[in-house]
Amino acid sequence: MRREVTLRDVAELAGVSSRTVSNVVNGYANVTERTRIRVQRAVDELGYRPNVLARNLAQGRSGQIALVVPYLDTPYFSELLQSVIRAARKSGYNVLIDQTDGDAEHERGFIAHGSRRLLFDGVIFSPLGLDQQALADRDPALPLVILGERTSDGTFDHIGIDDVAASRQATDHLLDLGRQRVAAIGDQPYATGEAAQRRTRGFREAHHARGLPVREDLIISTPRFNRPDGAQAMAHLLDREDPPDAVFCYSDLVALGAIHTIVSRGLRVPEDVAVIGYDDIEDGRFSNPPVTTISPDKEMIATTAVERLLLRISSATPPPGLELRAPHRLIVRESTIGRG
Amino acid sequence: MRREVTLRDVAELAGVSSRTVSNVVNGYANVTERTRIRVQRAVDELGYRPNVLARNLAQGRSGQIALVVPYLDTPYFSELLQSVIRAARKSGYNVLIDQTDGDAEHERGFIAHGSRRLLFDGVIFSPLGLDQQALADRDPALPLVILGERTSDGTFDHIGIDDVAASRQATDHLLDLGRQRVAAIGDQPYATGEAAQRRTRGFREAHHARGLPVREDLIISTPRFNRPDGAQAMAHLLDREDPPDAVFCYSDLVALGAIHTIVSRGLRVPEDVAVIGYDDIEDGRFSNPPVTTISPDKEMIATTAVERLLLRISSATPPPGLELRAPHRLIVRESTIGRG
DNA sequence: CTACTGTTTTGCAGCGCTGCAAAACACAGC
DNA sequence: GCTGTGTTTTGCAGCGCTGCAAAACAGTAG
Repeated sequence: MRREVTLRDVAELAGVSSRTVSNVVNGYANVTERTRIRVQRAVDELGYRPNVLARNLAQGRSGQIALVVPYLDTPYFSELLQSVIRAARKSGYNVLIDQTDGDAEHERGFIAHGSRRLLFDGVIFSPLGLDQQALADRDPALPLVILGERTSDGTFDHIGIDDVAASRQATDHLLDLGRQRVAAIGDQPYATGEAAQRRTRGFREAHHARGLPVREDLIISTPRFNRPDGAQAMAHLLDREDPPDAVFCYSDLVALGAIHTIVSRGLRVPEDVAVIGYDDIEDGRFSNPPVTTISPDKEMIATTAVERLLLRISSATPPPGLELRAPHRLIVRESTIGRG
Repeated sequence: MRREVTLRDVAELAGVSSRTVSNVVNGYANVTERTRIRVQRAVDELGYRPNVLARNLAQGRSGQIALVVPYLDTPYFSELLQSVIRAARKSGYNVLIDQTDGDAEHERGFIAHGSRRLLFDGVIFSPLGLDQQALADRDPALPLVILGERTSDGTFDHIGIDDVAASRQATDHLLDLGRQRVAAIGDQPYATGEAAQRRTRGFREAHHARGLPVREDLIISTPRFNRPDGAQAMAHLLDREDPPDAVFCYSDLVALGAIHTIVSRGLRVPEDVAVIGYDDIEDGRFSNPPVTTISPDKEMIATTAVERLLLRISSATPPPGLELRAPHRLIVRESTIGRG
């Protein structure tokens, strides 16, 4: 295996110091056109490509950011991942992926042990089982941006949509259609379920605003936001004497699972039960019927997250932790209004 | 920002040389129990964690492998990604993701410019637009494992299921059900469509084996294997005077798109048109109706790919390029046989 | 006590790059 | 020609680790 071309090799060929080659390669100012050209020619001739590792070691940074998500096969996260990678690449950063499987211990270790010594310069984190305590215990030197769940305590940035408002809007949509018994699937009434609880709050507010009672027995909690959980919860609801005629699902996957159950019992969506989801994943656009949903601006969430993280990384004194709101909108499809 | 603890700090505290600390940390042989314990204590006390970057620079490797896929939001790839990450982590490797968007130029650059100088030690590649030429032009020093599309020329490993056999099996299933006019969606009759063409071959073989004519006009090609393409192709087919009563789709996404179209025209699956997919993604299990599919053993594909790649990386002389077959099976669901 | 063998520990160079500060150069003004 | 100012180039140390080979040590045999 032949040795790779180094800065020094180029320097020798161009007849300058290796430091000058470095200056040219990195586009630093104060290099005369003449030397620049000479060096460039040498670079091209030898096919020099900088050794990223050495550069990073010398600079004390890794040029990589980590994206930590609970599940990669969840469309919402893979769509987000895609945008994060693009945004990071634009700034010359690579993205390392870590999947936690929602394991709280794993999540904790990740932010506590910090940057694993230069494997990454910062983390974009979408936690699931992380409580406030774990966040407080974290490595304070690690630049951190959090998506979704927890709100910022001022030492990191948090980006998400306004869950309460969005959920209220979703519920309003169902009530506007004249539905009488609106259920909710996805509540998580425990410490790590902040985001879910915000959705439940929106669900309640929508009822209160029109003076309607909230049927507490129609609020079903689920451990995860996936299809099987949605399917099971829906089965539960349909077994009631007085089954719902509409469901607000806390994710599109839950909605797809719910629809699966409804249809397999010979009922119709939306005639018998109207279904609304959350996340606007591609699956929901092509399912049968297509799913009405709350669509968060994922592209904006991703780019903002990367932007804030890079800012954090490059700042000498950490900037204040911001609480950022990404826009969302209601997308109405057949699962609530039928064949238009 | 305070300096991180280094090997030397530990060495000083333990009263040994830094090299000895390195030996302990890396579990090298020939360290007496006494020193091992002493060093370990110092490591724990200072909370030392090795600097991965420095280690890699010294060792001339990066400890990272790259996974290059066309699209990350395609469930098949995100499910695969998940398994690859797990397998790599088990061996202490990190995974860098790259999404090519199926852009041939991007794909070419990736394997031609090689390891981008130590950013990664090897690549698991699922190409889309890569022709044999590009493969030949690649950096020969870069350990490479290819998934799916192209067959091995002996300089890299290739892993995939037996597409011809699987496709034949899928088509057989439709014919066994007594379907008369079986269509195929997903052919790609051009240089970069090897995998698609193998599926078409299986489709043909199934017909030939029973002496049935292949209706060439029912073989529709699509640029991608996604929902929109499937939906559009199906619309095309249904516009025929003599529409098909069964479709073999070259991916589950295509199948889901096709079902979407069929249903939105008021037809029923499988009564009017039976649909079979390929890949066995989760969406297909919960769709309405659930999709019959060819299920490749993804876990095995991922672990084998990682295993072979790491072997390649650690070998002084490159091992011969293997052509590996992962098992697959037909999973029958409602989209072909209806409600049991 | 010396020589020899095998084990454990050490010292140093170097991976390829950049930060820093000094050196060299260029040019203007006196 | 000399001084001063600003620009361009250089040299060296060092990022934190490991490879290598030598040094120190231990144990055994003669």
